[in-house]
Amino acid sequence: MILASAFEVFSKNGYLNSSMAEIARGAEMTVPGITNHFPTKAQLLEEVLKERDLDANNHLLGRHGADLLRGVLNIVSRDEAEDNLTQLFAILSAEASVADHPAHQYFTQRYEVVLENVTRGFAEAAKEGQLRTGVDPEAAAQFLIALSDGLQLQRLYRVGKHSQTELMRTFLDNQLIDAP
Amino acid sequence: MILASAFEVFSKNGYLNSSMAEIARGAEMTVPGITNHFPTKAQLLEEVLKERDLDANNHLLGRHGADLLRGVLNIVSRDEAEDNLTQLFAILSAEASVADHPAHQYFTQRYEVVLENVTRGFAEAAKEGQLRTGVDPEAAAQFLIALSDGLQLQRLYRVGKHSQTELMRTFLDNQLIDAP
DNA sequence: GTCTATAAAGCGATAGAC
DNA sequence: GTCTATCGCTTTATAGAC
Repeated sequence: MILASAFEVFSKNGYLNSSMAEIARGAEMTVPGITNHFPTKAQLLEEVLKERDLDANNHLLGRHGADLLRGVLNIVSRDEAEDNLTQLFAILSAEASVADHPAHQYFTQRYEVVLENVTRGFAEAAKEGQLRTGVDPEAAAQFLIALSDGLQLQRLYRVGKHSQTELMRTFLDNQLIDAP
Repeated sequence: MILASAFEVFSKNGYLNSSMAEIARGAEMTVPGITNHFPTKAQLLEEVLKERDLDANNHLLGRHGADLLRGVLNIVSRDEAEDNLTQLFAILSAEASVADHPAHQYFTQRYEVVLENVTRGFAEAAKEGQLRTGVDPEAAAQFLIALSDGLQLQRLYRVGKHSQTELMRTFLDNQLIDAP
C-alpha cells in the first residue's frame, strides 16, 4: 500500500511538493515505517515510475510499423480516464527537466526511448507503403509525442472541446494511408 | 532587480522549489528587503508572470486571421533562444495544474484566452479563404497550442532533431493555403 | 527602505525501544 | 517491521532598530 499512496500523493503535488508525512498518512503508517522499505524519498519515486512503465512496455512488445503507432494511441486512450496518472507524468516530466532533479535521468532516457520507438514505427510504416509520401519519420514522431504531452496539459486545465485521443487519432490517420 | 532575480530563480526551479532566500541572494538583498515590496512569494510570482505576458499581448495586438497565427509563431521562434523563459512556463504550467497552486487561476485563464484567440485566428483565416477546407478551427488551435507545449518539453530534454519553430511552421503551412 | 534577529512551522532522515 | 522521539536543517513571514 506504500507505493499506491506514494503514487497518489506524487500525482497530486509533483515530487518536490510532496512530503513523506503525507504519503505515510495515506498508507496509514508512520514515516519511519516507510523509510524502512524505501530509505529515501527519491528512491520511493523511482519505484513508482518503474512500476508504471511496465504496463506500457508490455502493451507495445512485439508490435511494429503502423500497428505499433496504433498501440501508442491505445495507451493514450486508456490513460485518458486516469487523471492521477496524467498529472503524475505531466508535472514530473516538467519539474524533472532541471538537471539535479532525482527523476531527471529517468525522464531523459524515457524521452529518448519513446522518440526512438515512435520514429521506428513511422519508418517501418513507410517501408510497408503505409505512410503518406514526403513524411519524415522523426518529424512525425516528434509531432505525435508533442501532441500527447501538450494535450494532456489542456485536459488538466479542462480547456478545448476536442479530446486528446480524438486529436491524436486525427493526426495519425492523416499520416497513414489506410486505417486498418 | 528583484523581479529579474525572481524570474531567473523561478525559471530554474519552478515555484515550489524556489526560496525567497535564493531570490534575495540574486538581487543582492536580504529576504525582508524583498518582502517589503512583495509581501508574499505568491505575489512575487504573479508580478513576474504579468510582466512576461505584456510582451506577447503587444506583439499580437491588432492582428487577425492568418497574420495572427504567424504572429504566434514569431513569439515562439523568438522565445526559443531563451531557455529560462521556456522552463518557467513549462514547469509552472504543469505544477499549477493543481487547483490550490498560487498560479492556478492565472494559467487557467491564460489557456482559455490563448485557445480563444488562436481559434479566432483560424476561423478568420477560413472566412478569408486562407484555410484548407475541412479544418475545424478549434481543433487546429488545440493542435497548435499542444505542439507549442509539447515541443518545449522535448527541447528541455534535448531530444529530437527538429526544432519547435520548424515543426510548428510545418503544421501551420499545412493548414493554411498560401504562405505570405 | 533596508537591515538584524527571530518566530513558528515543516522538512527528510535517524536512533533506539519493542 | 513498526513504533516514539528527536536531530538538524530550511522554509516563509514578522518585529523592531536604524
